[in-house]
Amino acid sequence: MMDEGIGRMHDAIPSLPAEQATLCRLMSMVGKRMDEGLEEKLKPHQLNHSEFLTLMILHSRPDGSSTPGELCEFTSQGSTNMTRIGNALVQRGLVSRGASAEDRRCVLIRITAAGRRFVQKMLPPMFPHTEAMFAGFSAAERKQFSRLLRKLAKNLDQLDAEQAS
Amino acid sequence: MMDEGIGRMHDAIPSLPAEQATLCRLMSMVGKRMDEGLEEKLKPHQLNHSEFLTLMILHSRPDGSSTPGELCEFTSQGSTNMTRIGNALVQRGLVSRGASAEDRRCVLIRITAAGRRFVQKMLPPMFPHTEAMFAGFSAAERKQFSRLLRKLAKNLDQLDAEQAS
DNA sequence: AGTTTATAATTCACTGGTGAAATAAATTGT
DNA sequence: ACAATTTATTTCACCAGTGAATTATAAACT
Repeated sequence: MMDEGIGRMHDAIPSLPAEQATLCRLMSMVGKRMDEGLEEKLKPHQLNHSEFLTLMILHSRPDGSSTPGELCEFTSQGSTNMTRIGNALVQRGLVSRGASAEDRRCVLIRITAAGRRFVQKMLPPMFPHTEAMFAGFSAAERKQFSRLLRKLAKNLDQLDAEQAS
Repeated sequence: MMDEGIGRMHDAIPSLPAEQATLCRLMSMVGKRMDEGLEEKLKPHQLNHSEFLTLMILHSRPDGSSTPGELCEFTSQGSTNMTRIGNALVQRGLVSRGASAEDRRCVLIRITAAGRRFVQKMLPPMFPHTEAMFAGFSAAERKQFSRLLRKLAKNLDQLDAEQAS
C-alpha cells in the first residue's frame, strides 16, 4: 500500500529517493505503533508514556533522584512538560519534590519507596508483551537491528549538529 | 546512557528483557527524532506532519482524490483530526471538498492543480536531507533494515489482532 | 561590592490530536 | 414500505506537549 503510493510518487517525481522515503515512513509508522502499544499497557496504571519514562529513569538512578533539567534531557521533553509530569507523579506520591541544597535554583525530584514498589509491581506483567514484539527475531537479527538503529541515530545527531551551526 | 539505565533496571529486576527493552527505546527515540526532523523541514511551508502526509497520499492517488474515511486509514489518524486537516488544506486551496455522487454520506477530497504544483515545488528540496539520514548505509543494510522493520510491524499487527479478539 | 549575564523552574496561551456524542445517509430485516 | 442497524462525517470537550514570558538564583565582569 505504502510502497505503491511511494512508487507512484516516484513516477511523478523521478528524483525522489524512494528507498529512503520508504524507510522514513516505516520508522515513523512502526515507532508510533510501538508507542501506542506501550501506552495501552500503561493505561490501566494511569500513566502516560513520558510519566512512565520519567519514573523509570528515576528508578534506575543509583540514588533515585534527579532534577527537572536532567530529566528533560534524558526524556527529550521540554521543561514545561516536565513540570506537569512532576506535578502528576508527586500528586500520586510516587516521587517527592524538594529544594536542592547545592544550587537553590534547582529542584530535586526523588522516587519514593511507594514509587519503587509501584514500579516493581507494574513492570513484570509488561515483559511478555515486550518479548512478543520481537518474536521470531534471532539474536543476530536483534543485534543487527540495534546496530542499524544506532547508526541512523548517529546520522540524525550529525544532521542536527550541522543545522545548529 | 540509556544502556546503563536499562542495565541498572535489569540488576534491580532480573526478569527484565533488557535487549528487547533497549530496542523499544531505540525505536521510539529514533522514530521521534526522524519525525522532528521532518516537521522542521515542513515548518517553512506551514504544514505539519499529518497535513503533509495527507497531501502526499492524495497526490499519489491515480485520480488525486479520496474520502476522509480512507485518508484516516492511510494516515492512521482519527476522523476528528482528518476533519481539521481537511479544513486546513481546503483553506489554503491545496485540496477541494465536495459531496460524493455514489454515497451521499461521504465527502470527496481532491487535490487541486495548485496543490499539485505546491507538492512539486516543496518536495525536491527535502531529498538531500532524506538521503543524508541514511548516509553510510549500504544497499544491503537498507534492505535489511526494511526487512527488520516490516517484521516488527507484522508482530505488532499480530499482537493487536490478538488483543482485539 | 554591584551590575550584567546565564541558568532553572514555572506559568500562560496555544497547537495537535483523541474520545464521546450528534447528525445524516445508506443498508438490512420484516 | 418502514423501522432498526450500520457507516461516514462533523462538533464539542478534553489531554499532552510546545514556545514565550516570568521569577529566582548563581556565576562572571569591572
